This record gives sequence, C-alpha cells and structure tokens, in this order.
Amino acid sequence: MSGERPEVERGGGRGGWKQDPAGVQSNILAVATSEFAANGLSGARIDEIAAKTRTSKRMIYYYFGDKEGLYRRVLEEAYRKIREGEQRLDLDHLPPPEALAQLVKFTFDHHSSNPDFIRLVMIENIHDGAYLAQSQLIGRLNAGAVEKLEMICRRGKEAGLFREDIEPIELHWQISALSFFNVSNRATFSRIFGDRLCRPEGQATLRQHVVDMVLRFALKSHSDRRLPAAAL
Amino acid sequence: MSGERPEVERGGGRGGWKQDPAGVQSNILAVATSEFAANGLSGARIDEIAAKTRTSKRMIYYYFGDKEGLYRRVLEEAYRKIREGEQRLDLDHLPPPEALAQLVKFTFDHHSSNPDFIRLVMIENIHDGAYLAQSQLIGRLNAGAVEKLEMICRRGKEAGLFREDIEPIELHWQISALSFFNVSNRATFSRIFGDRLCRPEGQATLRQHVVDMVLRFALKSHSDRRLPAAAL
Amino acid sequence: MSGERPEVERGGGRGGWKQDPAGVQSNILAVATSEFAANGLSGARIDEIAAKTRTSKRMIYYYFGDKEGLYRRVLEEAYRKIREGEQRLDLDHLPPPEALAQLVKFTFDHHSSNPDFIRLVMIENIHDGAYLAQSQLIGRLNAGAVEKLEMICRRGKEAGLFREDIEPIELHWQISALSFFNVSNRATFSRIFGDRLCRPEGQATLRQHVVDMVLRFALKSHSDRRLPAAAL
Amino acid sequence: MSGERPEVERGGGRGGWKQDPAGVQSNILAVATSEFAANGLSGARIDEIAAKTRTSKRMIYYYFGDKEGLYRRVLEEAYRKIREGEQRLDLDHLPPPEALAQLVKFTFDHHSSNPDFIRLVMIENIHDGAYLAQSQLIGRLNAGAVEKLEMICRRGKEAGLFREDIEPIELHWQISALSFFNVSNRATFSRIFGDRLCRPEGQATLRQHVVDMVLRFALKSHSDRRLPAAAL
DNA sequence: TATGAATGAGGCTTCATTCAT
DNA sequence: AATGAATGAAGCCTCATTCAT
Repeated sequence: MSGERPEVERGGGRGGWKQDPAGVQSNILAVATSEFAANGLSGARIDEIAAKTRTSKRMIYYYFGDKEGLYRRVLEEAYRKIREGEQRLDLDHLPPPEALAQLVKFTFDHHSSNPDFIRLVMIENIHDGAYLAQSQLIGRLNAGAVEKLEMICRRGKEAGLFREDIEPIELHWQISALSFFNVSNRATFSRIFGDRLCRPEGQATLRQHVVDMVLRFALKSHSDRRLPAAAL
Repeated sequence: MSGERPEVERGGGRGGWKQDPAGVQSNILAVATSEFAANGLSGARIDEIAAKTRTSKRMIYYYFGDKEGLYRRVLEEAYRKIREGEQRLDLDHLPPPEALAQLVKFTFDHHSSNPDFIRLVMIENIHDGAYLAQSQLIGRLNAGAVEKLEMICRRGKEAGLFREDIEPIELHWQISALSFFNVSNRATFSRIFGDRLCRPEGQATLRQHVVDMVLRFALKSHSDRRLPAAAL
Repeated sequence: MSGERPEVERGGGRGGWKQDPAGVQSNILAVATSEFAANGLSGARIDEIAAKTRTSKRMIYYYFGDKEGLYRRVLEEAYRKIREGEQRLDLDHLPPPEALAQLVKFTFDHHSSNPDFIRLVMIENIHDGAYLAQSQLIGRLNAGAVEKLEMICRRGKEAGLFREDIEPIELHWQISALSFFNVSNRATFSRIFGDRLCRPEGQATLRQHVVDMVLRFALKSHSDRRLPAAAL
Repeated sequence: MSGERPEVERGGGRGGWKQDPAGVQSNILAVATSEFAANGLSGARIDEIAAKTRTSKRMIYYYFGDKEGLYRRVLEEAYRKIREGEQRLDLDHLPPPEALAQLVKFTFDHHSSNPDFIRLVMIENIHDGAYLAQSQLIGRLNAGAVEKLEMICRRGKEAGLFREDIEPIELHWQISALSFFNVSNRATFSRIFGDRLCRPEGQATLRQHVVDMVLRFALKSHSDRRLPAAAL
C-alpha cells in the first residue's frame, strides 16, 4: 500500500501521462493513501497530497470532489486490495486444523505487510466507521471475508476435530484482534515495553503463539472430549 | 475518564471557582480528553474545547502552552488513571488460573468502560507514539504494568499449572490485543459483520471466550503434561 | 520606493486587474515597503498591509509565504531599486575631483529622497542583517556598488590628484555614513538640537560640506604634496 | 549597557534584595535595556524581560506603568549614562586641533563601546523620536552636548587655526555621523562588503581617518589661508 | 511593597475549496 | 480533460495588561 505507485510505468517512455485519466487518478490515490495513513483524515493535507502527485491540486477536486470523497475512495481501494489478496489463499485441500493454522499465519503476515491498511482502519474507527458506512462497495467486498473460515469450521466440526460451539465470525474476530493489534499498537507497546516483540525473532514467536492460541481454542482437547462443553 | 469532572463540586453554586488553578486545569483536561478522544489531535479544535470549558481559550494556553502540550497532558492523565484503576486489583489470594482469569476479565471490562482511553491510545499510535515518548511520567507508570502478570505466572509455574515457556509480557500483549480490539475496532467490525458481537450477549460471550483462550494458552493441558515442553 | 505603484495603470478603470499576478505582487510589495519602513518587522501588521492593498490578506501568504518572506522580498526590491538608480549615474567623462563631488552629491540626494530605503536598512541592522544574509540577490547586486568609486580613485591617483592611500571601500564607507546619518538620525538629532540642519538651507549647507569633507580627505593638499604620505 | 547589572551587589549576602525598590527597578531597567536594544520597542517582549529579571512581570507594571513607560525610562537612562561618560572628558588644557582630535577619538570609541545605546537611538529614530520628545530629562541632558565643541571651536578660531565658518553643531553632526554609522550599520555593511573594516585593524584605520577627515575639514589649510572663505 | 491568577483583543497562518478559462 | 489564480473561514497562538488580594 505505502509508496506503491504502479502507474508510474504507464505512459511509457514518451512522458505522455497526460490525457491518462486512469493513471492520474491512481497516482492521486496512491499518494493520498500514504498521506491519509500517515496523518489521518484531518491530519492529511490536500496541498501535501497534491505536491507529491504528478498533477495539481485542482485535479484532485476534479476527480474526487472533495477531501472526504478522496478519503472514501482511498478507503475503498484499501479494502479492495486487501480482500483481493485474501482471495488468493486456497485452503480447501488442507486438513481443517492445518487450514486454520495457515489462515491465521496468512492474516498475521498480511496485516504485518500492510501497515497502511491497518492505519486506515484505525483512522476509520476514530471516525466511527462513518465513511465505511457510506460505501456500498465495502459492504459487498466484506461479505465474503468469513467464507473461508466458515468452510474450515464446517469441515473441522464434521471431522470431529473442532469444538461444536466454535463460531466462524468469532474466530475471525479473535484472529483479527491478535493480528491487527500487532501492527496498530506497535508504537505505544514498544515504547512502553521495549521493542523485543517487534524485532524479527519476537514477531516469529508472537506469530507462532497466535496460531497456537487459536488452535488450542478451536480444537477439541482431551479434556473437552471427556467433558460436556459447558464445563469450561 | 470521559465525562468525569471531579472539580465541578468545588466552589459549589456560588460561582466561587475563581482562583482555583487546580480546578480550572482539571476542568480543561476533562473537556480536552473527550475532544481529543473524539476527534484526534488534528481534528480537535481548541476553540471547541475552550467553549465546553468553564474558562476561556486563553487559559488553555496559560496552563498548557499549546495544543500539543495539552494533548500530552491529556495522554498522561489518561494513562495515570488507567494504571491507578489497575492497581486496585488484588489477585494474590487467588489460585493462579483463577487469578489470571480475573485479570483477563478485569482488563476486558476496564477497556470496555474506558473507550476514551482506547481512542487516545489509537490516536497516539497514529502519531507513532511520539508524544508518549516525550513523557517521563508514562514511562514510570507503565514500569509496573506487567507486575501482576509476572506474579501470577511465577505462582502458576511453581504450582505446575502453567506452561514453563509462558512469558508475562507476551501474555500481556495477548490480553491487551483481545481487549483493546474489542473497543478500538467496534465501529468497522460491526458495520461489516453486524453488531451482534457488540450487543450485551455478544460481549458476554466474547469476554468469556477471551478468558478461555488465554487460559487454554497458558495452562498445561493433558497432552502438555505428557509431552516435553519443546513438543509444542 | 515609497508610494510607487506602477501596476496601478494596468487594467485601467474597468477593474480588470484580476488574473494579474505580477501586478498583485508588486502592489503588495509597494504597500508592504511603506509599512515595514514605517513600523519595522515586528511593528508592521499583516492585516494593516492587506487592508491597504487592492487584494486580500490571503494573497500575501499565497505569494510570499509568511511575514518574513514578505519582508525579505521588500528588502530585496528596495536594494534592487536603489542600485538601479545608482547605475544611471555616468561620471567617466568628468575630471576625478569633480566626479567624486558628483558622486557624493548624488549619494546624499539619493538617500535623502529615499527615506524608506534608509529605514529598511536601519531595521535590517536592528535584525543584525539576518535577512540580507539570506538573500542571494542582494549579494549579487552590491558586488558592483563600489565600482564607480574604484574607477574614480584610479583615475584620481593616476592624475596625481588623489592621495595614494585612499581606498575606494573606505571612501564609500565615509560617503555612506554622512549621507545615511542625515536621514536615519534626523528625528533624534532635530529634536535635540533643533531642526535648523534639516530645513532646506541647512540641508544645502550640510550637503556642500559633506562634499568638501570628502574632497579635502581624498585630494592631495599643498602640504601633502610637500610631505611624505606618512606625515599625516 | 548590555548585561550590566550593578545592583546585583545590593542586598549583600543575606539574599535580601526584596524590599529594595531601587535595586529592583534598576535590575528591570538593565534587563529591559538589553531587550529593547536587541529587539526594538515592538520586538521586545514584556514576558521575556520579566523572565530575565529577578522579579516578576507584575512589578514592571507596578514601577513603570506600561511597556512604553518602561521604554521611555530605558531611553532616558541610556542618554544619561552616555552624557555622564562624556562629561568626564577634559580637553581645555589641549591646543584646539589636539582637543578636537581627542574629542573625535573619544566619540568614535564611546559609540563603539556602547552598541546598546546606538541601537536604542536607531530604534527611537524608527519611532520618529516620539518618546525622546516626551522626555524633559533628555532635553536638559543634551543641552550641554555641544558645549565642549563650542569651546574648542572658539579657541581654535581665536588661535587662527580653525576656519571661521566652522559651526560647532555641524561639526557635532559630522563626528556623530561617522561614529554612529560605524556601529549602526556594521551588520549590513560587513555582510555586503566583508568585515575587513570591522576587524581591529580596520577599525583602527577608520578611526584615524575619521580624525583626519574632521581635522582637514576644520583646520585652515595653506590654500584656505590664501583664499577667501567663499572660494571653497 | 508586592504578587499569582487571569484575560480580551488581536496577531500570524493554514485550510479546503472555487473561479474563470 | 485540464488548469493557474484566487479566496473566505477558521485555525492556533501571543500580546500587553488587569484583577483581587
């Protein structure tokens, strides 16, 4: 997300990016994404965004109407790219516990590699999700976000490996919480408790333990098998 | 944190709050806390804060220097109050698993009841923890933030109930992640997946499952007991 | 400098001065020159400047960035105009003593007719020349400021009329001192000693005596001719 | 002037400078002198002055009424000290040309050693001498400022050494101009033409040449003796 | 004689946005 | 499809000064 400017290639060697509406727009969006991610909605500056763009401030208004319109589009694009990434994951051929472990690892890594997305979601939450609510696109996109987990859970329960009371959406909540927090609160956490958990070894451990945590929660244990579910 | 104005009692109904520097300052801080929590550092307006205060804009600068100075103090006070709340929790008399469960529940509830604090931490993370880094106070305060967990872990391991490779700081990370996300991402999560998990019953379930998750992670299971620690 | 507004002609009476960036800028500069000259850098008010302009306060920031940026440009323009005036003086055809006399008279008159320039230089000196130091332009402009004196001195010495130890730069210092002080300290001097020297007759005498002073200093006298240079 | 705080000795070792109105006032004046000299009337800050004082801002108002009142007193004190210094010069026993030379050297050095005074006069000129005009004290003080020159001129003319048309007040103007400019315009002059004339050797030369210049102007030369005065 | 607390007015600057072509 | 010039509104902050004891 951050710094990504695929459209720079567009226009070839003739410097002819003018008259390339799509290129101009995606250039603006790329710059705006970094700026909003870095500074928030109110903290980002249209002038700053324009300056880092290959066009002018005027074009931002031309294509996106106003600051909020630009922010909304940035948010939509961010969700779209993230969901696209998730789609590429194929877990159907794995045994359910393994599939779940892979999904957790993937989520953890994916969040970790997309800090701008995380920051945009944080920012959107600061705004009570008001802009997300306005977007039809995001609603549609996220419908399929728990599909994979639903499939895994179903298969896990059918195989008698997963506890019966496991709910896909809650599992999603838990996996998200642990993967999201890892990026969102890195700054304050490491300033207070040191950056050991943020360094590569710490991250590897954390990642493995998040997998463990989710599996231990979802899988039937010896005791679960002997006890009624309500006992816990 | 939010809405708390202990100084309102001072001076009573006779308007005698003049010449009450401490009261004026804490009034400003209370208002500023809500405003910064609601709108972020750049989004908050000094004029707006001043208007909701019983004093004038000028006094904000008199006591706090500038907007960032006020924000820094708000952040400090927020951490101070939170840590004060945590201090009141006494878990030494409980068996380790029970103590851990209580700590998790407390954290979950505490975060849930202090959304302004959560928002301030989110905001501070958007700013890369830059203001937190400037505060000596917060550094000192948080030194003791994992003390309780250290005690619980030590007792749990001595009793042979906790896995030997459990680390207090990591446990703190996990508990925080799950409790923090519950508040921080409520807006986007519920707009995407519905608000079932946010409603009272959903919250109760989530809370119990967070406890479960942490305990299942920390406690030795039947299989752990039979296998060497390295097996996991 | 003061009151000069060449751009007023642009656009005529039809109000068509919009879309005339150069005109707007020079209008701002003209007004700002008077205001800074009258009140100093800290004493001048952007609001006041804007009010006397045909455009708005906003445009000042649009074109000059901030108050100091405007002041810097004012200073640059002031030096530029002064140096331009000096360039128009042609002294090569006069015998050296006469040329020197003309140069002194010109400087005396020039300073006298450009009190705003004098005040700006006073103000800049109060600021330790900090803004002048930032300007590349002024450095370049002043490179040629003593050229005329160098020529006169060379010719004067070659003709055996000027003392050999006369230095152009020092002569410039002396001429400047006497011409500058005449304007810069007029207020205090006349309030203390009366305004006789400031009235036309007084100024005429002063002017003539400044010429005398400089010539007596630069020219070989009867006694100089008979004595070795070191005797003085 | 600058940094001079004679009252620091007052109060002895008992730290008892409280209840020492005169000491407090002169402390304020000393600080205010530096600040006004450094920053001008509008540039100086009451807060800054107060902070560098051993009392509080409130006392400045207590003793001096307002900012302008303080400035006026600073100006008065500055003139008083300068004139006091001048009084100590005794030239009556010297032959007139020598006396004049001594007076010029003294003035040149005196200005050079009192840059804060020079700056205050520059600042006062920026304000058109308005505050000086309000001060009765300064009027009285300066009455005697040309007395010495009057005496020297009278003696010089009586001895047939000085030109008859030399006027004390004009001579004062010339000496002042050259000595004042040396300090007042040092910043801009040296930034434009290099600091050669400001370094010790340059200053020594300049000083000697100012003496020469004044003497050559005042003294009858061979040619003056032979020609009628009007010829020049 | 002295003072800590408080302040209205006005300063500089920035912001997202629109005008007019 | 694109743009240089212009802008009203509002932001943050500072200033000299006074209040009340």
